[in-house]
Amino acid sequence: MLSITEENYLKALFRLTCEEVGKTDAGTNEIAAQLDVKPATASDMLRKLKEKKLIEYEKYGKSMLTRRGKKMAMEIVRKHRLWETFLYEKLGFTWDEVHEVAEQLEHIQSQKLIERLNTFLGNPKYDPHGDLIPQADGEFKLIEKKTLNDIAEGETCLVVGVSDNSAEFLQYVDGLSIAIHRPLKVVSRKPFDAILEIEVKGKRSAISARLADHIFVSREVKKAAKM
Amino acid sequence: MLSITEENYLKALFRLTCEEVGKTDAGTNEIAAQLDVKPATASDMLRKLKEKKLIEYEKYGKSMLTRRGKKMAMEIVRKHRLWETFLYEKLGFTWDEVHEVAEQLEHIQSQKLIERLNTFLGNPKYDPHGDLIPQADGEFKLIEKKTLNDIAEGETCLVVGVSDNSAEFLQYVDGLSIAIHRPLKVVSRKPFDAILEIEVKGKRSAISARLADHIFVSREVKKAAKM
DNA sequence: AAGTTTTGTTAGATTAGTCTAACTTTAATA
DNA sequence: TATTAAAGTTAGACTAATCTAACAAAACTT
Ligand SMILES: [Mn+2]
Ligand SMILES: [Mn+2]
Ligand SMILES: [Mn+2]
Ligand SMILES: [Mn+2]
Repeated sequence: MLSITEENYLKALFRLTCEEVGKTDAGTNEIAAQLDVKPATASDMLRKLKEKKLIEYEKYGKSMLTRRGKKMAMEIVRKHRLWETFLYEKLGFTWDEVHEVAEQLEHIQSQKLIERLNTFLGNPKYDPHGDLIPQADGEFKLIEKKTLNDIAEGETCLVVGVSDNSAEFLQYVDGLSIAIHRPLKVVSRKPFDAILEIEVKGKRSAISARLADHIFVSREVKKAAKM
Repeated sequence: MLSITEENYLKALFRLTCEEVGKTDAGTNEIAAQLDVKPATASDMLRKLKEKKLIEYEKYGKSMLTRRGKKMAMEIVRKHRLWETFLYEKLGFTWDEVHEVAEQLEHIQSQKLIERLNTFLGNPKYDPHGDLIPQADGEFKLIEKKTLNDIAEGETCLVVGVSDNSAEFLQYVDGLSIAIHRPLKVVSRKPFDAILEIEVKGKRSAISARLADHIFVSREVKKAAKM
């Protein structure tokens, strides 16, 4: 069984490669930064994970997950996102509060627990941030997401996620009434100033193009769900 | 903040003293046995916990929790038992399955999580083994429990707990239809052979006095709960 | 191509938690 | 009381995970 630390390295590598479009491997410094450790520390661990055949890695080279490593990484991400969903749906945590606690819960070892939790939550497809939850069979397809900057003036789209999960960011967009699965209209654009005027739940706000780039949307507005 | 290991030492000491009638302190070997480590290891940690003012301890002496140590130990026990209740009530785990997973979950650090979980479970008083759940304010009174051996022939009592939480024991008593909050009748006793004949849910079985000693009961059968 | 910057590794030290083996103190017993 | 047994501690070693400092390789830049 893997240590919590080893699990965190696999997860970091998963996020840096499998969840990043057009990226198949990651460098040592990058991995170290993701985990908030020094490159020397990561270098050591990468050698160890290669021994365990969880990653492919050669001295001075880039790292990538093996099939086995990817499977294990995905299980951790699955647990993380199922717990986030639990905290949000069942315990009334807010968008920005779930991640920190899920970082701990994702390391609980019990196959049965995670299967039961999944059933209890009704086999959810997405977590509260709109991120896809990997399925038990290892099914996981990365959807390339459009950002708010891809939406034309006057169009209405649906918020499906964000690329910044910091509490500050989440609280800020919350203040603009932006939330997952909520329609959002791009009222106007000021290209010269790189500012968008948006409308959510009848409330108008101005946001920068930089911020808009962190908001993932789908073009079609979903029909209202049946009762 | 305490490490998981430190938390486990506090919990072990709590179980050996505060939850054991007529016992106010515990020896180093005893504590080591409870945690499945060598006495040398425990000895080291006890010195460390004394430094942190979590226990009272002098070289070659017995250990006991300080007020602060007891408060922290109780919080861990509270978390353990709330998680056991969650697994049992919400995820359909069986009596004997909950403990192992709760040993992990009890170390998750989040005040908010445990408060919300408590509310979600309806502020339960007892865990699935019939053990009292310490309350958030530190309220916890040890109830001296009667065992099945205290019940006279022909009397019916209510099962309220067990003193052996091993999976083997729990599965065995499960097979006799014995469960928490279920009425149990002592049909007859064979004092010479130290065997009791009991009846639960219309099913008769014979059990040894040794086993009966591990089954806690209350004398009065509770009235059927209202719908 | 040479020099410089960035990236990555190695060596050596540190901390927490564990062990074994040897030793010391306290308790029990003859 | 003297001896033995049980309980507890100390010393020294080990592992995992981290760091800093020094070094090496690879990648840019001029
Ligand atoms: Mn998260
Ligand atoms: Mn998420
Ligand atoms: Mn338990
Ligand atoms: Mn219990």
